[in-house]
Amino acid sequence: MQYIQRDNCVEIKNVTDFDPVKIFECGQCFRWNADENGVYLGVAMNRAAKVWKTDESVFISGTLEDFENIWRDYFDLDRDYAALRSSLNTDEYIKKAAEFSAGIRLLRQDRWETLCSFIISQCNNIARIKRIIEALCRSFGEPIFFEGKTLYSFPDAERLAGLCEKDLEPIKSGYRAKYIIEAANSVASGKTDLDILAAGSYDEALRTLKGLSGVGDKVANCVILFGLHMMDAFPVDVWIKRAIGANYGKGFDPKIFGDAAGLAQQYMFYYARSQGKS
DNA sequence: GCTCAGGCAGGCT
DNA sequence: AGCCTGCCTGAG
Repeated sequence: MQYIQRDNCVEIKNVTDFDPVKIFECGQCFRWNADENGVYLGVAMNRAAKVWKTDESVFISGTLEDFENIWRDYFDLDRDYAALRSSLNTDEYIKKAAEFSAGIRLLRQDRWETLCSFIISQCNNIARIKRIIEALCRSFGEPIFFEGKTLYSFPDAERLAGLCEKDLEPIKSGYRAKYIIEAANSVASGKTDLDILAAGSYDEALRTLKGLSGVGDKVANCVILFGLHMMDAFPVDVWIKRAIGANYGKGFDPKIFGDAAGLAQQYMFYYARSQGKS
């Protein structure tokens, strides 16, 4: 990978496995949206940015400093996804899913944002998940002025701690409101320390996260994979359940995918959903 | 009206 | 362990 400063953006050359559409639409994040030209605008890590791709390069708006301090890590640019992808060749289905989904990377997202977002995701469709999260940010986040628009950061746990369910009524998160507040209280007080969990073991993280109400196996594994960035987490939702049923059967164990199990899950999810939606 | 959408908790067997 | 039901809200 090489990168150079351009006008108001950084150009990344020679980057493999970076497809903005797949990265942002594979279900791991909720705050990036494409305009009519396929340019993605999003807010992450308290910053707004645009991301787009040409045949040659990937472009990320902003300064070289932001690229090196924020986006390089956020987009996990120092990991060789092409190598991981080609290691997923143990059966025909995962080979096909990996090939179809080439270009996905697992974002290194803010831990609290990931926990809160996936609590909201439960039993909800993606459009509504996004709507609720935007309303949450608009109501409680900090404004970010970007190219004439006002965007909002994701509110930190301290900001939401101490709220009551009524305070969250405007965002229409329904019965999830009490889960959001409980999680915010737990994180803000330090009772749940996501940084410590990230440095510890998968089992410890799973046990601790599931101790929060509104966090079960699926949400906890999403947080571990997308927020704590442990690649062996393997969230099982309805799509993955269907894919497993159709291709592996009852004794399925994600360990067959080795260290790249979490990436395999994203490939399967993206592939299964693209088949199912059409 | 009805069912379903990227689950979870609580209560049951 | 596994099965059931209710849960906020909105789209089809």
